[in-house]
Amino acid sequence: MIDLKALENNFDEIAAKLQKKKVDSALLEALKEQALKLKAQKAVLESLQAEQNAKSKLFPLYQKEGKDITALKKELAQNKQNIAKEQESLRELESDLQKIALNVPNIPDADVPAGDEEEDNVEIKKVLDIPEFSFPPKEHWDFEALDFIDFERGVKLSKSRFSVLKHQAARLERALINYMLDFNRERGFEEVSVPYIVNRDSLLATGQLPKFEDDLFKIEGEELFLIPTAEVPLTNLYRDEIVPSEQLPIMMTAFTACFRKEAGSAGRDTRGMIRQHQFGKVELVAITKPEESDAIFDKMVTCASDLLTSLGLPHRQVMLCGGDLGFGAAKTIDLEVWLPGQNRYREISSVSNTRDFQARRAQIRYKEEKKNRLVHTLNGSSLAVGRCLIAIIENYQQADGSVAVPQVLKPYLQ
RNA sequence: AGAGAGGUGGCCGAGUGGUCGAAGGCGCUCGCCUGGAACGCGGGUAUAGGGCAACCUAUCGAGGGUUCGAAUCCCUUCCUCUCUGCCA
Repeated sequence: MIDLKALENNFDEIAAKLQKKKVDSALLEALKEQALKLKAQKAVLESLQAEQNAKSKLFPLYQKEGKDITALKKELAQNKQNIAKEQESLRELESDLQKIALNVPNIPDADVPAGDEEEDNVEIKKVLDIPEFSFPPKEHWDFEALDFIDFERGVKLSKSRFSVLKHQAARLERALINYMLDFNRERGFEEVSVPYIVNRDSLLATGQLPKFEDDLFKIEGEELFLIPTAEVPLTNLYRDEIVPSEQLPIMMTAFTACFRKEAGSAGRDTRGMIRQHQFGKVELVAITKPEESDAIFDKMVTCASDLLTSLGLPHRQVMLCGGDLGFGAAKTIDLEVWLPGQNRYREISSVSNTRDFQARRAQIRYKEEKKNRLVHTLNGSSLAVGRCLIAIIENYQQADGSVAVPQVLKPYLQ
């Protein structure tokens, strides 16, 4: 959630910044109006409550002195009705405000490039050269002889966009997960194992709800959802907590399966396992003091990029433009891995700084100078495991149709 | 899943309708004491919002209700513990 007090005080500045994310300033105007109305309404209610409280305290005194209390009682019964009425309108104002506020995206950083779509993203750097092949490289689904991926049976078990890994691919996936977790742990990210099912509050806190419920798998009959990313459980570990400042920064890594309905992606990447309803991902999450979140952000980007480099996978770093930025992100750098079969770079990791956007929703704070301040939260895929597997298959394919194994994974495949 | 017990401040724990935001203790912290420390003594020690401030409002798991007034009574719900059942 954006800071409503800041919106009140620096309206023009915030409205201008949110232009990058295509947020209508009329909506922001309405939000500000609503916030002011709410404040005024609160003042009205509170003075009535103050009166009620003060006069209620007279009863014991009256009774002690043997005074008549019927008139006072009547007056307060009346006042009570007024309070109920004002409370009702306050509640309405509050829920209206929430409805707007929870749907306003985070404010992009100053250095986020302007632009509406993917083409406007800015390449920061390329790492490793694109490999040359002496033969036309195949796409990852063209390795029938090796029987790596069974798309048909995945569909039989579940539905489209599900698949089954077999033989060396299944082992490679597990090797990758272990390798990634070890890699991250060596760089200071502590390994955590978290639930794959979370409640509404958790998804509200990280920003997937209320806006993106259509993208989530919901457990029927319960207010529970399958996680779309480990960012949700990891960040929510500290929801409604005041973290001792000496514990900061908290840096975590976890492997989880992720579940997404891909509601808006009909027809895209229907072939292969680029876009699945279920995929494995090793995630990085950091909780930091505001002043150190930029440094941690760089660290996370470097960690993910170095991981790809260590696997010998050519990739590039791309700074997302305002229009392509996610709902909760102030700034995002995507890592795109080279897929020879597709002859293009594809997203394999995404590192975001949400600043205090999630922290405000989640009420994650730390104590400084006796005051509680909101932390910054950051998240990033260490790597999407499925896409990484694809990248290895395509980049390490040999002329004879076999696939080599990256050197660093060999110890994990013994 | 069934039966019972319970959820109070950083922690322990008192409080069953009226100056209770909450006794007491522990912890922490400031001051005194000391060469320094322990002990001892005195003070402070939740969060959010509003107000220049005095101060006001809300919060005793959450939500609703009764009442002039609720931590205390009623309802709903979540969670924890114990026993029984089931289960990887």
